[in-house]
Amino acid sequence: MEGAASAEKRSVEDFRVRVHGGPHPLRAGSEGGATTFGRDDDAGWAPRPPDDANASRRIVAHFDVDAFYSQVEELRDPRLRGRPMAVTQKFLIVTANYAARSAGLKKLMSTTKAKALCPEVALVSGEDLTPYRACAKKVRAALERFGTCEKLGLDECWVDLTAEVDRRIAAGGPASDPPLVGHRHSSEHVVESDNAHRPMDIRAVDPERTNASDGVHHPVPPRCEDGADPDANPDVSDPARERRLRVGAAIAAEARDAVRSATGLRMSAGIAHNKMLAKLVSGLHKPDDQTTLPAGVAAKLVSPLPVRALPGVGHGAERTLVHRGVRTAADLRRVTRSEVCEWLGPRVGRKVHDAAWGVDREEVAPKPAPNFVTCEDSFRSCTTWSSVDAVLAVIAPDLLARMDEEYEDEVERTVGAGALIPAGRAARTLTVKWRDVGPGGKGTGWSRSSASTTMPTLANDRSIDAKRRADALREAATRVLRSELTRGFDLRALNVGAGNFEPKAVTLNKRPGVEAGCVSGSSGIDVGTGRAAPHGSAFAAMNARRDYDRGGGRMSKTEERALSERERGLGGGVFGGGLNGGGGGESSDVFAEPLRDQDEDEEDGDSFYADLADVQRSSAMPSIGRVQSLVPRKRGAEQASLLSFFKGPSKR
DNA sequence: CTGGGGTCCT
DNA sequence: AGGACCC
Repeated sequence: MEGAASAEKRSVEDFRVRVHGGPHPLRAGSEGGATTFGRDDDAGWAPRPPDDANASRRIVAHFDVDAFYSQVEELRDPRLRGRPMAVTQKFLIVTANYAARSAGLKKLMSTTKAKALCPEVALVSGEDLTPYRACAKKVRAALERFGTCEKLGLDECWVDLTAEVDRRIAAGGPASDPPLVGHRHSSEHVVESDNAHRPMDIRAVDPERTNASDGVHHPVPPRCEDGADPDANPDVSDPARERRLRVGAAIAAEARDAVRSATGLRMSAGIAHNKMLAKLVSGLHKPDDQTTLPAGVAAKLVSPLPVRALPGVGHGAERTLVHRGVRTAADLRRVTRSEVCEWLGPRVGRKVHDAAWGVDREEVAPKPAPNFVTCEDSFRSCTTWSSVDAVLAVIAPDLLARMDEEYEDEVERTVGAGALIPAGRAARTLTVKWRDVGPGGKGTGWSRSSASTTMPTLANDRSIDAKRRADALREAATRVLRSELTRGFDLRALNVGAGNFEPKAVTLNKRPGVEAGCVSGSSGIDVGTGRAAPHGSAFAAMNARRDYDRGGGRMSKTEERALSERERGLGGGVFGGGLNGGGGGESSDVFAEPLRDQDEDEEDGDSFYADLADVQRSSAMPSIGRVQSLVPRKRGAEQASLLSFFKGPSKR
C-alpha cells in the first residue's frame, strides 16, 4: 500500500484528468493513477450468497445532491458560481465545488492546504446548517412524490420506486417500456476511488476508454461468481427485471428534474434492486447524472471493493477485518458468515456479509422525527468558567432555534396527517457533551464526555421571552458542567442537545374522512390539561406515536425496553410545558432582533432565494470562532468580540 | 489547523 | 455514558 503522502501529492493532477476527460490513468496497480479496484475478483472459491427472496421486484433509487453545501452557497451568492469555492467549518473544507475539486481540493482537507493548492479559492463558512436544512427539506418534498423516501444526512435520500414502476408497467404505453436513461453499469466497467482515505467514494471507469488504445473495444468474458448460476452471463439478465430497472431509471430522471426545478440543485442517482446497491452506484457518474445497476452485475461490482467501501464497515470493523487478512469484499465471501459475525458482532456481521454479495434486505423506511437535536461549537481553547458561559451564550439560543424548528416540523407532520391538534415536541432531557484535553493540555484526546439532566421547563416554553428560555438552558448546562469538570479543564468543543421528547399529543379527533395513517383507536392525552386521558396511558401515547412514525409494525427488543423504561419514568403521564401551544407558536419573537442588518443583495424575484434569505435572517447566530473567509461576511459586533476572545494563543 | 450534525447498539 | 457508524 502506498503512503498517504504520495497519494495526496498526485491527487491534484489526477482529478483534473478525470474531470475534464483527459487521458485516463493506468489501470490497477498504476503508479500515477487513483486507487483502482481491479478486475481480479475471480480468484478462489465462492460459497453461496445469502438468500434474498425479494431481490428482483423492488426498485430502489438513491439520490445524492452533488457537493450539497457548495451548491447551496452558490445559489445564495451567485458571485461564487463558476469560481473555485469551498465550504468550511472551522479549519476544514467540508465540501468543495467542482472547480475547486479540479484544483485538488477534497472533503475534510484543512483550509491551509486548500489555500496552498488553490490560492484563489473562495471559502465560505458553513458552520450554521440552517440554510442547508431548509434546502434539504425542499429536496425531499420534491422526491416524495415518486415514492417512499428515506433520508440519510441532509443531502442523500433513498426512494422506493417499486410502486410507481408497477403503476407505469400496468398502465402500458411507452412509459411502461422506456429506453434506458443515464448510464448502465456493466461487468466491463472498472471502478475506482480517487481518495485513498475514502475508498467508498467510487466512480466508474469508462470501459471504452480503458480499452481504446487501438480504438477497438475488447470485451473481457464476464464470469458470474455469485453462485446462483455459474454459466449465466451477468450482462444478460432477466428481461423483465431489466425492464423494471429501465422504468425506474426514467422515474429517477424525472425526480432529478423535479428537484432541479424546485430548488435549482443538481443531483446524482443510482437505480438498483436494493438500497445498498443503489447507493453504491449513485456516485459512479457524478455529477448530475445517474447510473443503473443490472441485477447480474452486482456481484462483479462489489467483489473488488475494499471492505471499507461496504456500508457498515467503518474504521473499527476495517481494522478488525484487515487484521485477519480480509481486505476486499471478495475476501469476505471466502470466510463464513458465522466467522464474520464472531469478529464484528452478529448484527454488523450479518449486514457486512450480505453486503459482500450485494444483498441488502433493508426496506426504504422513512425516518421518524429526530430523537435529538444538538448544537455545537469548537474552539482552540477554553479554560475558564467565564469562557464556558460565553460559549453557552452562543450555543443555547442556537439550540432553542433548533427545538423550535423541530416543533414547526412536527406541526407540519401532524397537521398534514389530519391531526387537529399540533403535536407537542417538548424535550425532557438536556445533554451536554464536551471534548476536554485536560488542565495541562493532556487528556482524553479526541473522545468526548457527556452528561445529562432534566430539561428546564422554561426552555420548552415558547410563550415566554427567548432570553429567559436561553438563560434557563444555560444555567442547567452550566450546572452539569460544574459537577463534571471538578478539576481544571481545557475544552476544545462544547455541545448542548435536547432530546428524549415527550410523547406527542395524540389527536382526540381527526378530520372527517382523513385517514392519513395517523393514530388509530388509541386514546390519548387531554389537550386541556396535558395529562393522560382517563383510559389512556403513556404507553398508549407512545404506541400511537410509534405507529404513526413508522406506519405500524413490530417493535424491536430495544424499542420495547426503551418504551417500558419511559413508561415507568412517566409516572402518571404528566406532560409539562410543551402543550401550551396557544399563542406561543410565533417563533418570530425569538428572532425579533435581526442578527445581521446588512442588505443581503436580494436575488431578483426568485422565490427560492427569497426563502433562503428568510432563513438567513431568522437563523441562529453563527458560531463563534469563525474562520475569516475570502468572501467576507460581516460579523455582528457581539460575535466579533467573542472571536477575539477565543483567538488566544494556541496550545500547540 | 480534526465539522457539526445525526443514528443505533452495548 | 460511550462507542461505532453514517453524512
